[in-house]
Amino acid sequence: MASAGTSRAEKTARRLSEITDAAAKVFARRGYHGASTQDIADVLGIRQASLYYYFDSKEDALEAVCASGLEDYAVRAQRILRSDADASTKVSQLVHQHLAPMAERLEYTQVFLRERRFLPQPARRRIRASELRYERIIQRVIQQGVRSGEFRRDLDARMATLALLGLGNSAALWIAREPGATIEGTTGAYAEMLVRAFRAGH
Amino acid sequence: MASAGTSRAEKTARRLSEITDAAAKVFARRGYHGASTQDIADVLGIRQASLYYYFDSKEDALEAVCASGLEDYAVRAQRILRSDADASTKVSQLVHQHLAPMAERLEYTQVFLRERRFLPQPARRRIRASELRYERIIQRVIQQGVRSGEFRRDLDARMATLALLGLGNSAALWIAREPGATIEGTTGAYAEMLVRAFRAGH
DNA sequence: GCGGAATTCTATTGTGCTATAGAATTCGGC
DNA sequence: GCCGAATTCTATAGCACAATAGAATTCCGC
Repeated sequence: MASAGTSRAEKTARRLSEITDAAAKVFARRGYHGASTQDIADVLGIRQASLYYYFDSKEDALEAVCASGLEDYAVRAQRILRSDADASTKVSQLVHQHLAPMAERLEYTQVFLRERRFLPQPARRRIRASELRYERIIQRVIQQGVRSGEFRRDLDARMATLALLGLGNSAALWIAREPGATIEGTTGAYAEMLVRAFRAGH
Repeated sequence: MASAGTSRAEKTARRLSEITDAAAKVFARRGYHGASTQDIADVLGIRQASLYYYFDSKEDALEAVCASGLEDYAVRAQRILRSDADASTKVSQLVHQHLAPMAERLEYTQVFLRERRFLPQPARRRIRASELRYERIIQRVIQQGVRSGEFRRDLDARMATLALLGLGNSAALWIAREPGATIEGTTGAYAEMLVRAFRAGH
């Protein structure tokens, strides 16, 4: 049984992520302001005050969820940007890696999308900075495609970036209630649409 | 000065819409649960309790804002569906009429998109029904395009509908903070992208 | 300019929420 | 099996909020 470690530090980290999971779940369902710290405690089966051992405030918990929701997006996008695939492939990969986390971590994505605006200014700036890094990488992929002639010359890169993100993010908001939909199906359909939308007409 | 009427009923109606405007503004900025009835009263310069002359509850005010935010979408979409333009033109028109209200009534749209889920069940069902009517009309426009051969045969109409709505709605969430963007520019760019995404390759 | 309806006000009730303080308990590492 | 750190607990302070009751005021229509 040489599974996950059980050292002091590891156990602590694992417990912290359980707490954060619970916060994500509750914030996703009821919204940040609609959720009480009591609700989070109920999910965990502990007392409300015990949460304050992990977070200094409810706002801190929200930042943890939002930051975790954004984790790795920029890094993985960077890897795609640097690869030598053509622009259409890169766009498909971007869509894929954008939607993939929604399978297991949908609540984090939803909280990030809907509740980040309630963060206090400093936290909001931190999150926004990380978000912008991600957006700029996507934009550069699209600019590559335009410059290489693979995408339409009149394609506005900023607009295309917002379209890719807007489309991808919209999936997080309906995928749970759309009966037949799967992540893979949606990824394929959206990637196809975006590539056709961007590609030079012919 | 034969402008707007000043009859009793008209004045009452106008005041009610001022109250609703204030609620929309406050709900949009702070979120439904983050907004207090005091905040709404402050915008209007009246006392918090006075709001209850117009609404029985805070939830009632939210329903009024959401319902108003949805107003006319289905009717105008129906008009486009019934027209004899080709499918691409209809899609452009749908995008146009979807984004146009965001110029003057952005807060209503934002509240509808973000806060409708906090409505109590009966109100939520009413709003959702109206929403579904709109979605089905869009879907029928796309199906027309597929059947006529103007759109790709393998285009999933439901997916395309969700893409159009998701893309259109996403604009409501960034347009206020995107410096150079205009409604017209966004409408044009998004309509172009969607038509290219839907149209049969050639 | 009077009557009555429409509108706003004052005052208050009860509830729920975040956060703090400090005590009690659990548990891993030696 | 003991020590100390990690974790959870009890108890409570203090504030903000939605909503109600009923009085006071404003204002349209005649």
